Amino acid sequence: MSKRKIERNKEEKIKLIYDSFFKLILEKGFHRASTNKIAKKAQISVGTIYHYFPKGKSDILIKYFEKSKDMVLDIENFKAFDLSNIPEIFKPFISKDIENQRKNLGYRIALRHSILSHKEVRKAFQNKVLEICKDTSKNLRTSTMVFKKIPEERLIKRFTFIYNLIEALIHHHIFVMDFFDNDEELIEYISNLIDFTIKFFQKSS
Amino acid sequence: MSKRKIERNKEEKIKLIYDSFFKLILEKGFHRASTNKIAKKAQISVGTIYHYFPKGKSDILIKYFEKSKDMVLDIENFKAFDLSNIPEIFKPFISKDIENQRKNLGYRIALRHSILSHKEVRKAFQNKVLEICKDTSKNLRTSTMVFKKIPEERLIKRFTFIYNLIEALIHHHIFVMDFFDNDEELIEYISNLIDFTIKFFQKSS
Amino acid sequence: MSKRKIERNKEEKIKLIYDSFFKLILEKGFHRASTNKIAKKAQISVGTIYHYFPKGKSDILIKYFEKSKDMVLDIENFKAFDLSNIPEIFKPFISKDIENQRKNLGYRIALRHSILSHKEVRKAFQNKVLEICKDTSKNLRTSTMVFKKIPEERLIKRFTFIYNLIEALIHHHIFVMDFFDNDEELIEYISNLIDFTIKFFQKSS
Amino acid sequence: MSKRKIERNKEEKIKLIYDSFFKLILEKGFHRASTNKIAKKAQISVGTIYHYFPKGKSDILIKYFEKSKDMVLDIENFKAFDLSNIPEIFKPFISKDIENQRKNLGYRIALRHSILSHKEVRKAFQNKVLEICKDTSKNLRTSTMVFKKIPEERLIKRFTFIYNLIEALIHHHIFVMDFFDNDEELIEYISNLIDFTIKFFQKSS
DNA sequence: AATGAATGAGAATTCATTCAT
DNA sequence: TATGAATGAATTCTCATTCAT
Repeated sequence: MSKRKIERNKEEKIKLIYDSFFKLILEKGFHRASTNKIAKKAQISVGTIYHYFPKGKSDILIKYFEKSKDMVLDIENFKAFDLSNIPEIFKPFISKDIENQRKNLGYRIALRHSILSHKEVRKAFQNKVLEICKDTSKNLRTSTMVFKKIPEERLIKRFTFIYNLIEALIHHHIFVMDFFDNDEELIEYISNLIDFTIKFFQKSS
Repeated sequence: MSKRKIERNKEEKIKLIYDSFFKLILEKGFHRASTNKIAKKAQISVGTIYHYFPKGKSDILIKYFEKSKDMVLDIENFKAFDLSNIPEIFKPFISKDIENQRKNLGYRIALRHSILSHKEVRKAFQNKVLEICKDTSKNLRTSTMVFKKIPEERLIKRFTFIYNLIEALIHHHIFVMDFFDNDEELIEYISNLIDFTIKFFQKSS
Repeated sequence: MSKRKIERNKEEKIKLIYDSFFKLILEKGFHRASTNKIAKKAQISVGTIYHYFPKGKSDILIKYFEKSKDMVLDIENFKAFDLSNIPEIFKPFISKDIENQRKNLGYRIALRHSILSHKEVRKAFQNKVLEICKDTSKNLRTSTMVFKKIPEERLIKRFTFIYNLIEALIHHHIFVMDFFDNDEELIEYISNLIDFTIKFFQKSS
Repeated sequence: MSKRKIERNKEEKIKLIYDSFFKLILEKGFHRASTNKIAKKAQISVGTIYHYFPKGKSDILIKYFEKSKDMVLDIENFKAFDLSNIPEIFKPFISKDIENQRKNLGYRIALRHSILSHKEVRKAFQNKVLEICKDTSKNLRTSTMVFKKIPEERLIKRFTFIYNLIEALIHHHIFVMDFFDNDEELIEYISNLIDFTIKFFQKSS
């Protein structure tokens, strides 16, 4: 087999493991998704799982989490940011987050479980959010006037808060509450909530 | 066979089981809190746990959850409700919820885990919130003019949304985010968020 | 309470225990009929079961077995015995045994289980059958000419064999095979089988 | 963690599990043969048992039962079948069944227990007997004139009955009754019983 | 006589993980 | 790389039995 073929095979197997794990969680619940069952579902051997993920289950989640692009912000959207158009600016991001959370529900459940159980995962999650918000903030401060005026530290902190807010609300809405009749209303509400939040901080600082 | 000492105090034992379970979760994490460990920690036999909670761990959680008064709303606070004083009206409730979530962190972690894992717990949680909000709504509609004007159905639904919102935000803040420097600021933010939310609904309906 | 009332109460409780035990076996299988479940089903306490049956489950079976009149032979039927009317003579007994085995299926299952598991029960069963056949044989030898001619030992042994044969075949037919379309055919077959058996022994001795 | 030695020999291990299970039953009785004890006796880990028999004890029995050749009929014996030689024709089969039941007593006890406890095992037993009798009947109807004349349905049904009869009588005799002084007499009796039975059916149809 | 809380050994089962092939 | 047999600690749960009230 050529190197490239092996490489592709490897990627396929890893994807298979991810998919089987998250499907299993949706089907039987997190606590019943064992490495053995993942292997069975993926039609590979347990050995293979441990080959790619030496620490087992937690490794699967953490590696998926690390490579996941689910949560990345698209900077372009924010370049036109202005105190008057906050809801409109945030809508694309909210909309994408809803879509992602729905599509990857198994993964999200696993992530929440691990955040509750493992300090390291909780820290990793917090760091990733911080990282994303830092990058975005720095980037925006070089490209966009409005952001340049805000001290970097503060910008990052607030971005982080808003980011967490969106994540938490969407998760709770999708998984627990189901209040709004359709996604448009949910998006409308959250985007306005962010508008409110930013202005609330504006005032209080 | 070894001698057995039998002590009898139903209520105490049940409390002991609750406490040991939730302490164990705080100490070692949810997934390491097994029935055997609970028994050991509580210095009782496993049999006793299954005597009171035939379905094991999930039963402990569900029974605690059902009898818990943690989440009840104090109606008196809301009697002076008025569109101009929303933040002030909600502050005592928010404050108490923060306190409760902190005090019973082990239980809250168990609850969140179970909501993620077991459909029935999720449903039970949704129903309890609904129940509380129904009671409060009905009660307020008999005692307070402002609420009488709002159709019952709508009042309940919005109360439920706000209730969920508060719960989810406080949990996420305490457990994951830790953004505000002190509880006062958190209370200030959430109470204003509710003000915003109520007015947002006002407009959109 | 008067002594008689207590006595009656006692009998009622014991009957309740028997019934619950055998019902439980039919409903959930022998291995799932525990003393705790019997108590629950009978709506009495485990303590009460151990009060009347100090050795627990096995005691229940053995005491029921000992007092049971299920298996007794009605001597009157056999007084007209004659080599020419064997099938007719045995039919009432076969018929009654079928009825009994059907009615007390839970008990019969328990009995078979214990015969397979416990040497003592097996011996007790063998002894009971022997006892019954001894009594009947002796009795018949005093009252009926045909039997007087057969040496006592031999009569007992053959009676025992026939008795076992009937028991085993009826049990197997009811519980495992279900070959004949109705009880009449089954009775016809077994009664002729006995006729054959007796004559087979006649020849070979 | 302790060192682990891994030995690989699938078939041997499976045989080891069968043997240990059935030996344990003979030694301590069916109800005391637990999966843990089987593992200990077989000097393997419990995990291995569940690796090969995911449903535990009942799986061991059922899988052994399904692959067992204990009960198969040797067709050759029956080709010379004729109403005048029935006892002689059946003797080899009866003799072999006695031998098998004695040799595999532990397994037979387990089988009887399971027939009493689990509807599925009872059904599986009935089906296996039916299967064997079907095969034999069909086969004999192509090769032997006498059988060709009997309608297939009826032949199968009667074969099944006789098969069950032999099984039940031998089991009861070996395990409960012990009437005949030696196997020859038992074989003599049963073979004549079959002769009687076949002729009984002949008449009644 | 009756209760039922309490026991703890032990049964069934699962799971993460290892390692020879 | 990949397999899957093998492990055994750990977990869940059951059961017969005791005993203070």
